[in-house]
Amino acid sequence: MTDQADLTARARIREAAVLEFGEHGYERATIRGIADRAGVSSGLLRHHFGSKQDLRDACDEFILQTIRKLNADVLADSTPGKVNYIGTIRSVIGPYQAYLARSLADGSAGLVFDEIVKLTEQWLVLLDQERSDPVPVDRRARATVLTAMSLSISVLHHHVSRGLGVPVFSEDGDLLLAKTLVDLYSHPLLSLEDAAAAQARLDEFRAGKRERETGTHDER
Amino acid sequence: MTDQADLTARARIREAAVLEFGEHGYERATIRGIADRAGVSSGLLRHHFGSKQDLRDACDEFILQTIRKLNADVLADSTPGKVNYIGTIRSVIGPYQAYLARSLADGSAGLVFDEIVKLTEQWLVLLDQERSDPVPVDRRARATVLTAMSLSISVLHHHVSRGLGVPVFSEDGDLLLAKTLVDLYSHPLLSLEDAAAAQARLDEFRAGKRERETGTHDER
DNA sequence: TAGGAAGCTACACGCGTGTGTAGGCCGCTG
DNA sequence: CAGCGGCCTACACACGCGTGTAGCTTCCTA
Repeated sequence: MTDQADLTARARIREAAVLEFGEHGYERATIRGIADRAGVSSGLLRHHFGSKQDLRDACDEFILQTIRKLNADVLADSTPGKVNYIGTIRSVIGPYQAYLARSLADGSAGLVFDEIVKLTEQWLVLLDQERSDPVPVDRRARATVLTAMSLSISVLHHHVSRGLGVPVFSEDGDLLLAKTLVDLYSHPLLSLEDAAAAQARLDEFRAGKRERETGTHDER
Repeated sequence: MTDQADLTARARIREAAVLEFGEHGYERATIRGIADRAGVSSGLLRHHFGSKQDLRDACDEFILQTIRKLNADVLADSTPGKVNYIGTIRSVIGPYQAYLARSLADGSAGLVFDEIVKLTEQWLVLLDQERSDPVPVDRRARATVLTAMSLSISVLHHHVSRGLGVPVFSEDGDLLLAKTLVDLYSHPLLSLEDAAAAQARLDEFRAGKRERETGTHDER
C-alpha cells in the first residue's frame, strides 16, 4: 500500500477524489469530503483544480493515462493465451475500479472504453486468422460488444458478486470468474446451424424492413 | 404511445419519476422536475409517496413487477431458438431502459438482476443437456456471468452505440446487435484445448493458493 | 535582503434542494 | 344539508452544497 503522505498535495487530492467519486458517485461526493480525505482545505482544491467538474475531468484524464500505459504493456509482451485481459486490468486499476465502473456506466469514460475496444480489435485479428467461415459482421462491432461484455463484470460487480457468492474483486472471486469465463468462452451458446438460421432470418427481416422503408407509402 | 393523461395522478407521478430518474439519474433528478413532468404539484408527490427515496423504491417495485410479468410470458411460450431474450426485454421495457440501466449500474436493482439470472439458468439447463464434456463450474455462476454480459449492452449503451455507429436502442442498432451476438455466441473465443489448459492452470494456481493459506507461516 | 509568486487556510455568500405545514376543493355518506 | 376524509396546491423553512474572497505562510530568485 503506497502511503499517500509522500505525494504532492495536488496528487493527493486527485487520489482522494477518485476514491470518493468511486465510493459515493460524482453527485454525492462533496468537495469538503474529498478535501478531508486528502488532508487539505477545501479551498486548496479549488486552487489546484478550478471546479468540481474540472476535478472530475482531471480524474478521468488520470485514469485514461493509466489504462493507456497498461494497454501498452499488454501489447508489448503479448503472450497468447492470456485470455483474461480484463482481469489484469482490474488488478492493476485496483482501487480505481469503482470510479471506472461508475464512469463507464454514466457514459463519461468514452475514451477509456474505446481504448479497450482497440485492444480487443487487435486480439480479434489474431482470432479471425484461424477462422474458416466468413465473418458476417464488422470487426469493430464485435470488438465493441465483446468489450462491453467484459467490462460488465466490473460495472455490475455488485450483482455478479452476489450471484457468484464471493466478491468478484477478491482473489477467490477472480479465480471463480476466470474458470467461468474460460468455460463460457470455449463453449458456443449457439450451434453453427442455429446461428446460420438466425442470421438468415435477420437478413430477411432487414430486407423486408428496407422494402418497407422505400415503399410507396411513407409514414408521417 | 399511451398518453399519460388518462392515468391516475399517482401512476402519472411514478411514470414521470422513472423517466426523470432514467434521464438524469437519481441525484440530479428533482422532486419539482418530476412533479412538473407529471403535471402535478410537488406537494402531491410527497402526499402519495413519502420521500424521494420512497418514490424511488416504488419505481423499483414497478420495474420489478414489469420484468416478472415479462419473464412469465417468456417462460410460457418458450420457443427454442429465441436467443436474444435480452432484446425482447429491451423492447418491452422500452422507455424504462435508462432507469433500469442506471439502477443496475449502481447496484440497486438486485431483484431484477436475480430474476433474469433465474431465467438464464433455466435456459442453461436445456443447453447443458446437449453438452458432452463435464461442466467445471456451477450453473448459477455461469448464468450470473451470462446475465451480466447480456445486460452490459443496455448498461453501457452509450459506448456500444458509439462503437457500432448506430444507437443500440434503434431498430437498426437492434438488428446489427443481433447479428453480432449470433456470431459471437456461435463461435468460441477459445479452443477446447486452450480452455482445458487454462482450467488446469487455474486449478493448479488454486491448489497452490490453498497450500499457501494453510501453510506454516501466515502473513500478518 | 526585498519582493513576489505559489501553496494553502478560514470564512462567508447564495442558491437549489428535500422536506414540512396550512389550507382549499371535491365527492361521498349520515 | 352538514360533515368529513380523500386529493391537491401554495408557500415557507432549513440545510448542504459549490463557489467566491481575503489573507497568511513558505520558498525561490534577482
